[in-house]
Amino acid sequence: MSIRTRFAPSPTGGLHIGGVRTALFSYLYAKKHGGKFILRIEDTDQTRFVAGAEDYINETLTWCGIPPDESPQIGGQHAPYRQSERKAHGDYQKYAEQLVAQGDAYYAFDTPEDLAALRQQFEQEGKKFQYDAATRQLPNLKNSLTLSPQDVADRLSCNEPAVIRIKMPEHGQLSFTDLIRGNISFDAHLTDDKVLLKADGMPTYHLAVVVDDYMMEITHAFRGEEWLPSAPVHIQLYKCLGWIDKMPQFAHLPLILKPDGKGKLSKRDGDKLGFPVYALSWLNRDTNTPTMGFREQGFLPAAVVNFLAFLGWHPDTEQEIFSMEQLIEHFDISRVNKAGAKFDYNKAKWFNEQYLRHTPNNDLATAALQIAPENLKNTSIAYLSQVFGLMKERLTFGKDIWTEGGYFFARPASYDAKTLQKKWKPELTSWFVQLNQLLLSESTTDVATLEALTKNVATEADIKIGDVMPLLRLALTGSMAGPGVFDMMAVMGIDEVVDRIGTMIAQQ
RNA sequence: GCUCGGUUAGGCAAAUUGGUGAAGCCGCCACUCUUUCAAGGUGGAAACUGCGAGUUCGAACCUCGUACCGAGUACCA
Repeated sequence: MSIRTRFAPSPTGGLHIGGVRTALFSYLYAKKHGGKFILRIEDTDQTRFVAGAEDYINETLTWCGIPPDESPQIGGQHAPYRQSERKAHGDYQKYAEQLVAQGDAYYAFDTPEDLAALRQQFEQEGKKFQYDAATRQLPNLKNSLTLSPQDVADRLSCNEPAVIRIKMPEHGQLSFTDLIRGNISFDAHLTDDKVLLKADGMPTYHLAVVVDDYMMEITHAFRGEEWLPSAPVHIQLYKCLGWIDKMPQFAHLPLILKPDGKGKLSKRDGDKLGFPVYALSWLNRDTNTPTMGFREQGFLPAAVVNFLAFLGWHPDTEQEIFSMEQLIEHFDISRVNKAGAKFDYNKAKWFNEQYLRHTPNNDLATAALQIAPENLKNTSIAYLSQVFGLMKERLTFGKDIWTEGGYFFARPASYDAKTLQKKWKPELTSWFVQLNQLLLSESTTDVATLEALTKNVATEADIKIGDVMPLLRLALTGSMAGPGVFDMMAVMGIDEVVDRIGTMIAQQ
């Protein structure tokens, strides 16, 4: 049987990095085994639906380089790929009613208000209300177990709002083998009678995943650890529907934790601590608040993927840098960790630095030019590429070129006072003038030649090169940081260099 | 509260079925390269494997207990 995995996000807003990691692992597993990776949109909650979120999800997958083989856009043999569309086909309704007919589920007419009141009442008595085997027969609950058949029929025929709840077994265990955690079992009567079909006719996640995974012939289901507690509901569903043989193998992925390790990483943590949590930036139209994404922060997609792959997974070698092809080759679900992984933004940046250094200068230049400051939009690709050649080893993000390498695009506004005070002597003025003349007459951009030439002038004037190099650097950049002086001279060009030197000595 | 999951240095984590001084990477410190800053190279500090028992010739790996952290406990996913 061929492997089929799926990523099934809800179109409710920006895509959390944890979701992307789930998608990545699903993709890697499918590709490693020559299978298919499917995108399914779980849009069953109409109250949380957000326009544009589905496009955003597609854009995210594309950017990350984990394209689905089947999706709402691409289509496939197992359409529809949106749950709202399958709902329109009546599939969920059909199976939910089948379960009621079999006695594995029942109608419940309790309104959300009824239940809220009941919960409050229980709470006052120091107890916790749960709709389950122990409570579903309570006389104050209105469901097809407590009401007479006639009453139920009447209520249904006048379209009284009703949900369908699963009837969890009163005895026994529900267990399964998780690909990552091994055997896990639950006391069936302890989990509640989850709603399967909502009053609006939409399925809840529980019914929808089971029906969809079955109909789409999903063989392996990867999801976050937060789903573990509801696994018994799904197992029970597979059993009652007679699909237990087709139940996918589950792998509950470890959570991605806040940097302090207390709790799931949330968008708010990113806002607070200053790092992205979404893959791509997202604009919340209701509140008009934008949230920064990894892409906009300047991350290379390959770096994000590599970083994510290591959040919870580790190869059996010491290799850290993996291309997508290598990840597919080496990924092994049995090597996924059980414990939650704390989000380490420093490590994310380190990955980006590694990838940045291996990206061709020309590509970096092209990308950087698109986000160039207004006054530098006309910078030539050729020049920018050369600048990257000197600068990329000291940058974290490509966009930093405009700030970190600012002196390549504008003359220094000031000179580091400390160095100036220590190194500048009035009698050096004539030496610099002489250097400038020589540079102009030679007009070379060969690094070795520039170096030899400069050192010669110094030797002839009986000046130690170390006394004059810092000043030369200052003239070019204004500060004591940056690439090699002669490398910079070569890139900036003789005329520019001579001008900068002239400007500096004129000010002393 | 209840159910389920987790617990190896500051972070990520390795140690295939119990067997050498508990890998490696990020971060940190130092040295080295360099006329600068990074990068690179070298070295270092840092874990009595949550804690306590037990089984064993031998346990990070097995058993029991205990502590702590997390997730879930919705007509949300």
